[in-house]
Amino acid sequence: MSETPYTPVERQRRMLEYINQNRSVHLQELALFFHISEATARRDLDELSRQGAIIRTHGGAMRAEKSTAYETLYQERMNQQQPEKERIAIRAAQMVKNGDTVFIDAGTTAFAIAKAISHLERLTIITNDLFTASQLQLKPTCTLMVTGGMRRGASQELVGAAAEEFVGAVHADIAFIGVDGVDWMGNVCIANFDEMGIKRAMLHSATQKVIVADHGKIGHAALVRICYLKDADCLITDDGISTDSLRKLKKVGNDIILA
Amino acid sequence: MSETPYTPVERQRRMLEYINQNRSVHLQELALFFHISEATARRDLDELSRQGAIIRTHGGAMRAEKSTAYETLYQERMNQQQPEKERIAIRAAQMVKNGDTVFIDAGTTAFAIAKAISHLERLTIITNDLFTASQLQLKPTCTLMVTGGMRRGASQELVGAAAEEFVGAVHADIAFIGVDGVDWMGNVCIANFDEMGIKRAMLHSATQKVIVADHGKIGHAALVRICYLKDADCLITDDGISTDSLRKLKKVGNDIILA
DNA sequence: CATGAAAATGTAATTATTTGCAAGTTTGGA
DNA sequence: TCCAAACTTGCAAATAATTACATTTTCATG
Repeated sequence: MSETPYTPVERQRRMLEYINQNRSVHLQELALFFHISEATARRDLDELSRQGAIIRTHGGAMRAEKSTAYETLYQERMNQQQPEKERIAIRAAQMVKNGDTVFIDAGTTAFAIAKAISHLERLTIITNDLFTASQLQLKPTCTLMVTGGMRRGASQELVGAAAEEFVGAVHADIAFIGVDGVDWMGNVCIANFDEMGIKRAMLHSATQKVIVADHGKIGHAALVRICYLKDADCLITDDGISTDSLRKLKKVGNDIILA
Repeated sequence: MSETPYTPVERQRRMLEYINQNRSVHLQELALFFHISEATARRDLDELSRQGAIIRTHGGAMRAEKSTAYETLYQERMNQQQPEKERIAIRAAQMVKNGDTVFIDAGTTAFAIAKAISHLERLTIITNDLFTASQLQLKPTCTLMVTGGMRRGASQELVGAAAEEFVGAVHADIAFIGVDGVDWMGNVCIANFDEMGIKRAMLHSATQKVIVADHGKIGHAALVRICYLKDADCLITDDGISTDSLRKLKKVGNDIILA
């Protein structure tokens, strides 16, 4: 065949479109369509399923079920405004496996991550975000815990001593912390003093510490430093960042991941 | 046949659509339509029936009546019994004054009370209800605290040791506790075991203990007793209750208020 | 430009699931 | 009450998934 072979990721992307257009697919149908072996088709479907993009069935796969109307609205709005957040979330979700305990902090990026891991089994998700706490749909084998604390103004996040104490009393495999700025000195900053304690507490009580920030946040300091970039295991941002910026970040941080 | 056979899951989905379009189906009809044996058709119907999507009959299946099957949404439930709940809430709100600390437990009645006191100043409201926590609008001088804890299934309420510990660590001037039943022996009951701890903790940590229940709940016991009516300072119900019932309640309780 | 490590792919053996068939049993209407 | 149709159960064949492993491709680096 003289057809241009796709890269695995590109092929999976097209596969997802194919599945979303039709309602479901057969494994053989995919193998034939993309000129790959059934083994590879299975691996692709498994990967898409792991990302929660489709639902794997015996003999093929089906389109993923749509979320509730409210959630879809929220998510569409988020996608329109910040498509890179979605990419960051999908990349972040790949770091979580079945059975993990996960800290999800407050904010839209954090909710996107929570959505992206919601297809996993036996998760324990701990959040201080009331929107995530009330809207997230999880598998029956999962547990969702809320930190408690004081609602900050009219926002949807919980802060204060009670929240910090809760987080200090538990331990998570991984923490995802959204921030407002990461400067070239490696200062990881947020714009609000109230949130400092809870974010620090989550970082402290997690084995793996992950900072998430879209490229617009890179290179700017903000009001409060919650940690140094070296203190976190990795930073996930999007590929809107320049090569130069990336080089500078690598000097002050550990693993820098572009989604 | 050159037709591509469906995957089992996809076939079941189409089968469900087929059954929903027609009112009912015969087994042979399905076997013929989907080119499968009657044994497989039976297995598919059994699976759909197990999911509650259809109702199995001798020789086939029929559409499921999904009126009661689906869980009613929070907002929809909010509208049920609205007038009574509204009156109870307004009466309950009269017991709260500026600067009070108030326990609001989970449920629609409790949310109605929260709304009814939201015009007051310098309140501290403590709730284990995620809907109240995220939706309630308060004056800037007020504080809203969330207990934290585990989200019970897909409900909007927090339960468990963490929630109870939080409540045990603070003290409120008044607690409003919604219940599922108050019988003639003075047993104040709820229908769910999980909520027992948090409701008891709120009662324990409050100076004034108020039980709220619309007249439909009066005279019935439920699964768990959280306290005796004598333990509470007052019970607020609506005037749908009979004179006889009121007399019986007064024997086993303290102040009985009709809203 | 060579080269070695990591990733991707295909193949084959093994295991698990699905399917159809046929035995005996139950059901529901005449 | 009787009997044909529908159901249940056990089982073997067909189909798909999983696992292990060999081969190829990709890509950063000396």
